Amino acid sequence: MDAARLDGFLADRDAWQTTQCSIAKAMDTVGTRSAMLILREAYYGTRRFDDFTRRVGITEAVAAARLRELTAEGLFERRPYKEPGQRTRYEYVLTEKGRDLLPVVLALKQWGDKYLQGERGAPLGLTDDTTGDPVRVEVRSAAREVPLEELRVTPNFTEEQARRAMRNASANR
Amino acid sequence: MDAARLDGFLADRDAWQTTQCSIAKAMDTVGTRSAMLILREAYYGTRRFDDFTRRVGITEAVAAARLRELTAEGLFERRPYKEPGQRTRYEYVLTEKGRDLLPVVLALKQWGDKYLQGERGAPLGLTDDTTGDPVRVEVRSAAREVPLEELRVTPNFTEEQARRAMRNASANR
DNA sequence: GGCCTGACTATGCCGCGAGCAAGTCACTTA
DNA sequence: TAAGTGACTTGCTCGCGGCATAGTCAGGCC
Repeated sequence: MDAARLDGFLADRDAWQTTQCSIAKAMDTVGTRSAMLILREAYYGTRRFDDFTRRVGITEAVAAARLRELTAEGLFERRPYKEPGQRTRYEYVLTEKGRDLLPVVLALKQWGDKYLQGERGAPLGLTDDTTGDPVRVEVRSAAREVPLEELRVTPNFTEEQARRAMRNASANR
Repeated sequence: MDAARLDGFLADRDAWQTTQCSIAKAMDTVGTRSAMLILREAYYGTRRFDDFTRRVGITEAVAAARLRELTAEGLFERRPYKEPGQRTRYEYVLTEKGRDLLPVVLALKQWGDKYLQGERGAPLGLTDDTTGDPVRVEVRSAAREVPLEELRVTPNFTEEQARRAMRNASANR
């Protein structure tokens, strides 16, 4: 089987359902194109409103909405700053929560580079600035990169909780 | 600065624009909630139409549309199979292109586990089935995990190409 | 006092993702 | 031959992401 290995009662895929799936929750909070691209810009060092709109190539309305949401969610911090001879303005600075999405964004880039650029190849390369080595996003344990087939999925909940969740899910229909 | 380091002419963020951004392209192809969750199910071993709809918790219409798109994009292969006493049916099997999205999906899971589950914590854990060690998604070079601040971004195109792309982009307005 | 600029907000529109409900179609089984 | 089943399709509505255009608002500059 070309898939992960499911531990214990997880193996019976009809006996449980992920009602609290982190992937679904994550997609609900940052699953839009504009959110990902705003994060990309932030990783490149962008902090100001109109730099985001211009460099991402979205309208001001969309940038304002997205920055408001991402700030409310705690991925950005709205911080006042003042340049001499300018009035106080606000910049959007990445928090740890925002910075922690880096693997997601770079994994998307890595996949797009490989499959969606045709002959052209990746427009931008990434290297470790300290060692000069190329940088990749990897699914790995301490010792090595782990292929899908050797990935074990274990529950952090009991079979009983899973059954209860199933019943609730079907009751909600 | 709390950001990646931009190489050479990339440092002037107003002198270039990513018209071919892999992240944007990737979001355009697999940037929906349902696509990510269908991939999650595929990683858990699901292959059949109604298993996808039931386990992801989406309608048949959405499942059909998404599987059609993902198959057209080459993330799934539609393969006939026949169980004894059943007519021929089709199953959706991950291709390499589909499997290569694993880092994206697991990076989303990792982030959601950390920030969106509250007290509860991650519903599912991941381990290396061969060594038993915990599994994480990392941005890394050969020797080590690379933090954002030590990530160097280099162009795979010339400054002249960047300028031309900029002119085209502004001309299109 | 009027102009400019950066940072938004407001309004109107379109298209798509998603849900619900019902229908279709090719078989298999009783 | 009729009923059942798995795998879809069709038709509808809703809501949201995104674009475009226009307006607002605070403060510095001349």
